[in-house]
Amino acid sequence: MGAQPHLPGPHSHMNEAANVCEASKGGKRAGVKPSSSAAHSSQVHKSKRLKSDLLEASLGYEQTGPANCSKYKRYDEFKCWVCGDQSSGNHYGALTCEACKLFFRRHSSAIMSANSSSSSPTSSSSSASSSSNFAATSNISHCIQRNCQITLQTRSSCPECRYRKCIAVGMGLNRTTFGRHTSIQKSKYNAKCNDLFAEIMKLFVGLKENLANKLINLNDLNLFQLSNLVIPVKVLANPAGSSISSGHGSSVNNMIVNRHDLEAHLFRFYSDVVDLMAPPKQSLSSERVRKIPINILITFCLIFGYNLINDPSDSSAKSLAKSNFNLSTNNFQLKQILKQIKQIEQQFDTFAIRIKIIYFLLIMYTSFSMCSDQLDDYFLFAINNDEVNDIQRTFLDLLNSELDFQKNTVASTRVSLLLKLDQFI
Amino acid sequence: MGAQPHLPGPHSHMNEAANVCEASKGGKRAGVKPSSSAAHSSQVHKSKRLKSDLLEASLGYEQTGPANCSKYKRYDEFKCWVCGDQSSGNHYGALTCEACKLFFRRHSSAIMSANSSSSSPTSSSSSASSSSNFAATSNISHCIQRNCQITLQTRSSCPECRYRKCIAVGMGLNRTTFGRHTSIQKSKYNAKCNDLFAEIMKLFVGLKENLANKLINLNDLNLFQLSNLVIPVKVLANPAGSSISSGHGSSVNNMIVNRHDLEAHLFRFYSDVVDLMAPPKQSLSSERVRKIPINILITFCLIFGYNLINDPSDSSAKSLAKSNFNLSTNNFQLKQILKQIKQIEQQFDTFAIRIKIIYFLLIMYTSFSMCSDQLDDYFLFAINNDEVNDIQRTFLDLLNSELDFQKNTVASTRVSLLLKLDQFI
DNA sequence: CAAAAAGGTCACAAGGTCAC
DNA sequence: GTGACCTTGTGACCTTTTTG
Ligand SMILES: [Zn+2]
Ligand SMILES: [Zn+2]
Ligand SMILES: [Zn+2]
Ligand SMILES: [Zn+2]
Repeated sequence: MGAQPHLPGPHSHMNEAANVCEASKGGKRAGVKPSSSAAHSSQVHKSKRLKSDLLEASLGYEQTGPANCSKYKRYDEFKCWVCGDQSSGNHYGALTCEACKLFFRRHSSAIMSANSSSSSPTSSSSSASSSSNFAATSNISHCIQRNCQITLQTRSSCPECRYRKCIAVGMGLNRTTFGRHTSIQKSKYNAKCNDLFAEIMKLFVGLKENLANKLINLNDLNLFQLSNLVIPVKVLANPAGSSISSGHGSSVNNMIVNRHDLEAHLFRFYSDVVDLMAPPKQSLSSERVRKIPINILITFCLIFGYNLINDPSDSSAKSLAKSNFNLSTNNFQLKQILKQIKQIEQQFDTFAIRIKIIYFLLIMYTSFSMCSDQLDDYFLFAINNDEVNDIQRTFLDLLNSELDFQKNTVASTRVSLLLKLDQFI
Repeated sequence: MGAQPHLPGPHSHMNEAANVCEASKGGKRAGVKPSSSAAHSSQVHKSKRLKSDLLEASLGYEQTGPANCSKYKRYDEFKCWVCGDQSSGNHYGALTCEACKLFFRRHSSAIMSANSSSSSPTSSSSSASSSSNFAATSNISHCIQRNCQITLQTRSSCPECRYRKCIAVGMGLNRTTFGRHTSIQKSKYNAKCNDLFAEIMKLFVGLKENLANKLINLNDLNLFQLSNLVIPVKVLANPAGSSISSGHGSSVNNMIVNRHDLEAHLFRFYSDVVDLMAPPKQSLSSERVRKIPINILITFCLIFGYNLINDPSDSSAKSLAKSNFNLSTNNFQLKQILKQIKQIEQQFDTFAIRIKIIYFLLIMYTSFSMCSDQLDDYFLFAINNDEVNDIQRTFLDLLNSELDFQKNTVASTRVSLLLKLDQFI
């Protein structure tokens, strides 16, 4: 089964492996253009021209093809969202390699059978429980730090963290797809989008795991510190901290994070997004000040279920009480955001994390585009209700297209979502 | 960021939801494209680009109206009767998507070849047998619960139930049609369907009013007549007539109707439906005998809450005791039907009459498609439990889509239902 | 011819296998 | 338990046939 005997003629069975590999590769350089236009011109005919054209085009620049282009590592530009290896396609709702595909199937079915046998009615949402009791239901050793980096080399060392990452990137046994892709999925430049998206995903997953070490216990706060809790206590009109955790399900819990810690952990991602979104001329001077606009922080906490506290030990005058960030006027917006988040979590199971990220990006981007001239302002944006409506309409479009994705076999929505992100580049 | 300015126009800016539709079929019909291509020439700028693009995209999606996503998903308002996807036309006698079309062809031919090889002379009609021994003749794993819901997501998970649903909606390799449709029929499609439905509604309403004059009081029956009560007395295992009215709420009351009267009132509607459903060649010779198959009558009485009594004055030998209609073997089916009726009345309030009509039509249709060669038989069909399950599953799908209809604005379900009727014209 | 459906093709993923 | 490779079902798109 020699992989590279590139004679134009006898390619009866090799064509799938070969041309998928270089089709995705060919998009980078300009060599793909004449072939496609030629195919278009000759499209008027109805004989077998198309097939031969495709073969010719694929063979035209194949010879530079890397030797690692195996039949099962087709998408050399698409990395596995779990381990970063070359992915072999869309498996269970995520671009993964063959190894992670099989890993997820094995352990998902093992967990499902274990859950069904010990059918405890107290189990909460399926994904969360399956993710949480992974070590309990399977016979894998329990991970202690629970935030192992999953790479190509380390993916076999901690199955629990690997499985949790599979869940985090949205894999699910019911998210299977079948059959050939639609033509948009083959468009070459969604590869870049996938990379971008995977990058953002990685940032967020790591961010959330890192933040877990910095959480503050609610009971450790004194009254003065409680008065500095920014969200969601005041927004939700829960003056006492006792009933915070009962507020909004999994979204709003009593994970309290110091503002300084949050800024430190979020800043890398923040500056990356700013670099993506803002024009280079007004790009954030990254090293000047490691501060993040307060409304960005608030939005982040709202979306991802943290409670933000202004660091009491911070002696700077940046206390929220003295700031010009008017919480009351933004109350409506924040409530709207919370409403959207609830809707997300009802409709999407493990996929909610991705939606949240997209939502957050949308809000960030909109804030930048709204007030791009005030980029240096510490309080970045104060959008009005019309603009909130714009965000929500956009976001609802995204929701609908995600629903379409969930019920369709094709990953078209992901492509469109990523295309949407790709505009910022 | 320069990914967009590709010269082959149509890909440039409609990269969100809209291009899911047109990117695949860029060259199909050039009529709708110019508007979009003209719009995004100024799109190179970056400020506010996201917002305007999103708005454009969302608006442009509606303005093209029924411009469909793909050439092969033409009928966006017509769903696949099997899986609910967008259908691509009439395939093998049912509106199906491309996937279900091919699925049915593959498995039908596989089953037929398997049947021909093991030519068992006991096989009755082709469709019924192929439905029953699907798992036996093909190498697909046998389904255990045999009533899987076939949706877009689940259609690939249980081939057996999918195939049985294909049979249930009336698909058949011998039901092929060719050639273009007449423009008159195409233009009048929806109108005719709506008219047809309204006509059926009128028929049913008048029927119920007319029957009210012919009702027999339960107390007026003597013991011999009571023994001729067909349903639901025997079915519900209520040997005495005293507790009939307490049976099933409003559905089963003590409205007792003579069989002759029921036939007289129902025959007009019955022959209309038969003319719709049966091919014209074997259409019922309407004037020969004004009789309706007993199981059709029973089903009608079950659904609409009548008690059927064989006319004691009728001296013909059509007594149920002498007939070959085995009530005990049909007991399960009738109970199932009653269960469905209860469910209908719980879920739908004033809407129940429409649902009941649809259900009745479905059962009638299924009976005809199952045993079309026995159309002249007085006892039309004797469906087995599998086929009852098929009917119920189909009906549950219809219920769900009716729920969608109730909360959505589009009349998609009505259209698809009426298309189902319209295909027999 | 155009339109519509039947039939064909082959990319794609799910699941299995078998060395390790 | 892991993962490279394979088999098989599936489906988007394409081609051919049939009919108005
Ligand atoms: Zn991987
Ligand atoms: Zn770990
Ligand atoms: Zn279908
Ligand atoms: Zn099944």
